[in-house]
Amino acid sequence: MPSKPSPPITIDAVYAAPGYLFRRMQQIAVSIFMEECKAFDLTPVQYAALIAIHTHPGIDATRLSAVIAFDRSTLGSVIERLQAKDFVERKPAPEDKRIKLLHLTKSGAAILREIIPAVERAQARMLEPLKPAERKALMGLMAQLVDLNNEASRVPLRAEDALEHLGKAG
Amino acid sequence: MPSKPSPPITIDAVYAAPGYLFRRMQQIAVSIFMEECKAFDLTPVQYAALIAIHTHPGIDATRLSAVIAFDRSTLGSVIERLQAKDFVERKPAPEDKRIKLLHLTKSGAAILREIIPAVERAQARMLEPLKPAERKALMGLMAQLVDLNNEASRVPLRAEDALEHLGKAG
DNA sequence: TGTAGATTGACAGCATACTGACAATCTTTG
DNA sequence: CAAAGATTGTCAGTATGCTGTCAATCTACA
Repeated sequence: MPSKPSPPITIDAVYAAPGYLFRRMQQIAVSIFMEECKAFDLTPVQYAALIAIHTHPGIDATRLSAVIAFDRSTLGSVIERLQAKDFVERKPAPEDKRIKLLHLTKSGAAILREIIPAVERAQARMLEPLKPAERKALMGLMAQLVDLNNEASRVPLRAEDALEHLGKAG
Repeated sequence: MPSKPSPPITIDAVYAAPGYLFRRMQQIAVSIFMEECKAFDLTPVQYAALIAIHTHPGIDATRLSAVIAFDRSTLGSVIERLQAKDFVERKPAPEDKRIKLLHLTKSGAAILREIIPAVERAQARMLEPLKPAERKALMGLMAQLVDLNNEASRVPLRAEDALEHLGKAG
């Protein structure tokens, strides 16, 4: 019996592949974000870091990397840049000399409040070409897929587990 | 009448946002690709470039950047690395001294044939957590969204337009 | 208690991604 | 034909994103 035919080696196969569509959409999403938020000079990652620090004041860098699913190595330089802009401050933890605790500065909290509407606009624009029902369906499937694939990429801790030490409500 | 309530400033809002889900899924997709293809030492972008050059032999760098939706500036170094591995060669175009034409070497064509099964496995793994009908729905929505958002990110030419000068069948 | 192992932040090194600029070259137009 | 404008590849600069390593420090166990 004949073996399964091997797929053709053409760029068209790439265009329909999940990996290509995810890369392209990420590219588009960043582009839209930067456009809507250009007045604030904040990247998507810097924004995520600010939000996470706002939600969990006094978090350390390792836990922050888990919370926003961001590489621990790169996070150092991200925090450095946020520190240089005076949006974040790093204080050594008294009970553990290795750890540096992260807090928003007044400026950091302020810019966060100001940028939110622009971010909302950006998020809406990404899905705008779809019909409302399709947006809902896509977001549902993406949330499901990301959750079920969570182990696939190197994130040391799940967000919830990372926060067990912080006495937080909700 | 009351104004629309402003959204809460918490990290949970980020987790449900399109931008976060796209970034996270891209992260996961690259991770799966690298895992399945680690024997070949090729990145997703390098793979896309090889496929595109295979489909369009003699393409130049600017058109290649349009075909794989990849930044023109970065593409130079990508090609350099492919050249260093002896997968691609660059020849000056006789009728236009600015242009360098791209071709696969024998090694390049060979590794492309060999890596295809691994790439297929990677692509399948990305969607594996979903049910078949859900995979189809997600890919349909993603293809639609990427297509309709195509103008949103800086890709100088649409792929089809970029290829008008190449006498190609199909 | 003392030491093996784990954790933390920092760093080196590589590979995307993007903006903006530039000289060399080609094309268009007066 | 000459000048204006467009195109091409390249570079500098910034910001992710990843692997791997390291010293300082903390924890757990013998």
